[in-house]
Amino acid sequence: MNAALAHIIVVEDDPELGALVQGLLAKEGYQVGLAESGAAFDNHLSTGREPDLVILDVMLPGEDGLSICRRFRLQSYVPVLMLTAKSDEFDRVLGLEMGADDYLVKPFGPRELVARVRALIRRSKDMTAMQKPSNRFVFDGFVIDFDTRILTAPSGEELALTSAEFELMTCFVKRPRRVLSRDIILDFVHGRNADPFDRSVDMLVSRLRKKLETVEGAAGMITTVRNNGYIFTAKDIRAL
Amino acid sequence: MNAALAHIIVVEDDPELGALVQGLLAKEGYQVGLAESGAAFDNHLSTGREPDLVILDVMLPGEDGLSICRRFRLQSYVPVLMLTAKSDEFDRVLGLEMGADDYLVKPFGPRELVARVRALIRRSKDMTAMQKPSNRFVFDGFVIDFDTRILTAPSGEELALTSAEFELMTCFVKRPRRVLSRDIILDFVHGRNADPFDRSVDMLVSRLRKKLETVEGAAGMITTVRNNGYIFTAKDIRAL
DNA sequence: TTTGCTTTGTAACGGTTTGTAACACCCGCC
DNA sequence: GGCGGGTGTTACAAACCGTTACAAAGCAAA
Repeated sequence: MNAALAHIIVVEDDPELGALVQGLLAKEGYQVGLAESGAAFDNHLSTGREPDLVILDVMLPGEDGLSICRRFRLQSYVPVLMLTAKSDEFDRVLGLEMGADDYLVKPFGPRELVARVRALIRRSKDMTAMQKPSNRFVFDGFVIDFDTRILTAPSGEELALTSAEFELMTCFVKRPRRVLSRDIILDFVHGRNADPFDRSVDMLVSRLRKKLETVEGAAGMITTVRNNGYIFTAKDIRAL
Repeated sequence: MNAALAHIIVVEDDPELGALVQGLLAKEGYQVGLAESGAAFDNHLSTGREPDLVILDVMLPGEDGLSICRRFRLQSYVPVLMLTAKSDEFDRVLGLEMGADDYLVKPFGPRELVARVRALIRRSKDMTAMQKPSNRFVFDGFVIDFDTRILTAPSGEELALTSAEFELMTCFVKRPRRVLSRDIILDFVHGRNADPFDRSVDMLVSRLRKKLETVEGAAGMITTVRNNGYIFTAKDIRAL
């Protein structure tokens, strides 16, 4: 994202105010789209391009700005600036609870508007720049998310893995197509060394296999290597 | 900045009007500088101290007020109040687009002037006060506000958390995607160390989970990691 | 192929950890 | 004091996972 190309959607039913805001922001180098209602806003969004900021009037005919803000928050973390006519604390607090990032009381000066818009967009840029690299992998249609500790089957169904099973899965995904001895697996899963007759890894593998096999076409991803250990043979393992 | 010491620059070529304005504002406790032209205004600025407000007459010999305003906007966000003699010719939108924050049509009453000046300076103070770091986070449609200690569900409904539950929630939101041992959680929530058989954290988690689960789609945000503790797995956690 | 030893798969059992209902305690407020 | 909400404790149920036991499979030698 480049500040000079930042995209802003203004949801405002008053054409005069909408045009004014659009003009002010356009002069600052922003690309501004106008929507006169919640429905029009949805249309803008469905065109695919995600805006860098949304400016929402609270008072709108039909669905009000608070409701739009709440709905929007469910699908996006793009910053929202609310415009409110009443200096009423009520709207402000409610707006913040709905997830608005900032608010501006009408009538406002252009200086204020521009300053806030700039601040919000800069902060948002800072945030996205700090996003850490993704922690998810796909293989054979499965998605494993190491952050949320959720394994999703190709069908989209979540597999309920226990802690140890998830650790084992992690171990396999991070070392695919390599023979993993029971020692190494046990060390990875529990940080513990194996007694010569420890069968716990076998049990873990057995239980994980059983859960994977409930999924269509997912059998055989874990192959036994006699006298050596196990090997994870999923195809197309790649980071997301 | 203190209102009693607020500094205002008046750009006005008519000495009589300038003195009048200066007198009115000085009586209100403002410190007022006079400039009779754009060049004099620049001199004032170059002395280093940034004013808290600029009052600009539109009609000036030499460079007019609109032009001065536009130039000034390039270097500062200090509020600008425009003075104009002809109400019909003056396009409010044009003035605002040049970056003025408000305007006043001559002739104006002293009360009006003072009221507008006060409003502009207060608004400006409010804005700079707003710059404080935010204390709110969004995740999966929830909004948590650490100041008001309110957790708002995606539906907009407020969740009634007890103080310990809110502390736990805070602990999770501030350390997402990391396994938190019962020790660490107890320390965060109560500043106390855990006895080996302390189950209070388990109870807290259980109670918080139950409240979260009353919300559609909010189940499973807290995952148990056996032998280790708990992990908060909300998908996108973002500061507001 | 048969035999016998080794390794692996997994059902069953049980110790440990976790979930949670019920109760007890504490503390602020009438 | 009595009351009520919040929080810790206890007790028991459920889940988890290691151990054991035995069956099945692999492999080698006869």
